[in-house]
Amino acid sequence: MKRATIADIAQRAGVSQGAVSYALNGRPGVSESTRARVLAVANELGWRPSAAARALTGAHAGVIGLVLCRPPSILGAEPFFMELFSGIEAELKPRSCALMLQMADDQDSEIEVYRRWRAEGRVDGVIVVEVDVADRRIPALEELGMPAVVIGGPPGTGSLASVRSDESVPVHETVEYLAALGHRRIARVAGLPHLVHTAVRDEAFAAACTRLDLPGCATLHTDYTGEEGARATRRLLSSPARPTAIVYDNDIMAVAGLSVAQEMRLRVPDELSLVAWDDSQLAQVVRPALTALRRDVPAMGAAAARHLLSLVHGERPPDVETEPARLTPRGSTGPVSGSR
Amino acid sequence: MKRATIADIAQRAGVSQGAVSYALNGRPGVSESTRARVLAVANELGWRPSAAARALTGAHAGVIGLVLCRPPSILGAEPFFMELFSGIEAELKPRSCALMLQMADDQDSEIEVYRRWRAEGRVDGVIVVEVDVADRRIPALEELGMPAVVIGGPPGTGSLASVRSDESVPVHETVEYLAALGHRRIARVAGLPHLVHTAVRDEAFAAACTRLDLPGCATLHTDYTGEEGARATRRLLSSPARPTAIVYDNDIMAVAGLSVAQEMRLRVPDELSLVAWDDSQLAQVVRPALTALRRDVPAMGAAAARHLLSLVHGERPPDVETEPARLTPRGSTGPVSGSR
DNA sequence: CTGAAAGCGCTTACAG
DNA sequence: CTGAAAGCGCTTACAG
Repeated sequence: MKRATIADIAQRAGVSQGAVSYALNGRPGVSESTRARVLAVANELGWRPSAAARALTGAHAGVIGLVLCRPPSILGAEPFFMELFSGIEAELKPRSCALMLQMADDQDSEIEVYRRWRAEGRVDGVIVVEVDVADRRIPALEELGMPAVVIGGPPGTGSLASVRSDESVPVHETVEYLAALGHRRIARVAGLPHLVHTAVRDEAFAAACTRLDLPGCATLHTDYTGEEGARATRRLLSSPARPTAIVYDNDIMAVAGLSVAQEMRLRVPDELSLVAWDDSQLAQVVRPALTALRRDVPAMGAAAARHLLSLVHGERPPDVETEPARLTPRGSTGPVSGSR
Repeated sequence: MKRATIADIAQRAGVSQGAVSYALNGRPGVSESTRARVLAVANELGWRPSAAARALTGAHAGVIGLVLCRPPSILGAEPFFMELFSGIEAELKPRSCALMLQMADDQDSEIEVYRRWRAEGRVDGVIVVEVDVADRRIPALEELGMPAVVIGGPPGTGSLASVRSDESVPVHETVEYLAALGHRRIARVAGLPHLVHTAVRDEAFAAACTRLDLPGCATLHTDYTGEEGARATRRLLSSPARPTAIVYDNDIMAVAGLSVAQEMRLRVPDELSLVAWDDSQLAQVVRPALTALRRDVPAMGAAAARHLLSLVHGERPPDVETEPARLTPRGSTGPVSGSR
């Protein structure tokens, strides 16, 4: 069965195509009785606007894009992205807007995707994740004039809109909490060093340690895999003045750290306290359950989507700041024991 | 700067629009010299076909859709979906086809999404995941005449194309392996009972246990969360004739099971062997590392995308069967110890 | 081999 | 308040 078009409706309702268009779009220019009739016919015919025709007449595509630029094994290991999608989706769906997803191998191919999307008119705007300290995507998007909102930053977001949460507050909160438990040597197993949020956390961590006069605070960088998390943990725990607490930049590394501690026969939390950034099922399911820095990731996605939609409609709302991550203590952290 | 159109190219190259279209699409009807000139101009102008215009002229939308219908917390906990995306993407990208993603709360709203996509001409076809034993989506898609390939099944896929891997082979392989290690009481902590692949595994598990004359084989169903995985494990391990081996339907439940074993002071693998379905970073990072049933999920995604693209282009290739999951033994399984 | 024209389904001034 | 027409950027027969 052929799709119903506006022409079918016009014929059936006995009015012109133009009138149908006005009626369907809630514009003035048709009488209420005509509008009602048109709507009834459209409904009866199961009419839906052709996305292509709408887009072609200069209206919006009704699609926003998101490019992911990390190896799939890492994307899959972190619940972050899926939760972000769900938040974005929740905002898009009631406006019958769709999410277009693409994967890229590096920044250049990601930029290429943006160019293509722009030129083909495929998306109305994009949400950018994982800002780099020297991010080439930002100037590229500025040049393209593509509506975009960046999750994370500033710094590093240039003139683009951003949705972010303060990453330094939770770092200070965590270090203070651990210091209050008596920890003096706290280490951080961080993510990729070239990401802005890693840099922000690194800096906050160093500042907090200095402020609280904790000298032996080390930061080790990894690629977010459990494997590197384990290796970093092993290295830290093998050092002469080993830390009594470790803060991880994701949950899988924290679980890897927990396993290493067991391997090395260190009791958690008696001999070693562990904190994971971003809470998850995983953090809660291991024993002891992991003290975690909990964020409302879907809310971040929703805020980004809402913001982007405003941009697309010509508004320029102020940048959004979401709630900072909140420390959620569980069994993996405790006071420093006398041992050692 | 305005986007270049075919008219711009025609003018600049001094030929008609039609000629430009033929040249650009590699159709006969233009001389080689004209074609070369047109391509050069198009390239110079940075021309890209308007997705909307193409779609409107009856060509394909160049988009395939995928609807996810599970709570985001569960989607995020399993690497499966992200790995599937990456496989799909890898296949789509070279054909400049895009992936449209949508989340739905239940089957009815998922069907509604398909209807809308169809009516709006947004996608050329869809990939369907997680087939239910009484799946309303299948007849709905059949009725819509929408090109679709189902991942999983048959049974349950109706007249739709499918990409599947034999789920019973790995079940038998696992049970045989455990039996060879001396296990007589093997339990299974399964996923949602209404999913076809759960049913297939259930049946294969029961058959394998019967075949090998293992009487005490129980299957407990869960919602795939770590929490329910833990609860099921606790229940199994508290029963008078507790199992000496448990097979889990995902990695997060297996990790939860491992934690419960620790909680209950059962040594793994000496007193309890654990197997996880679907290998992952997580399975490898815990201690002992989990024996896992490993599948090439990106390959499944790629196969599904390739198959769907053929369908969209009017072919009707035979259903694809991917490699069955392969048992990958690690530290979490071992011979039954004398104790108990 | 090439040019002129119609058409895809919609929107939007422009007359009546 | 309504109808007839042009146009969005392409593709595709149809004449030359």
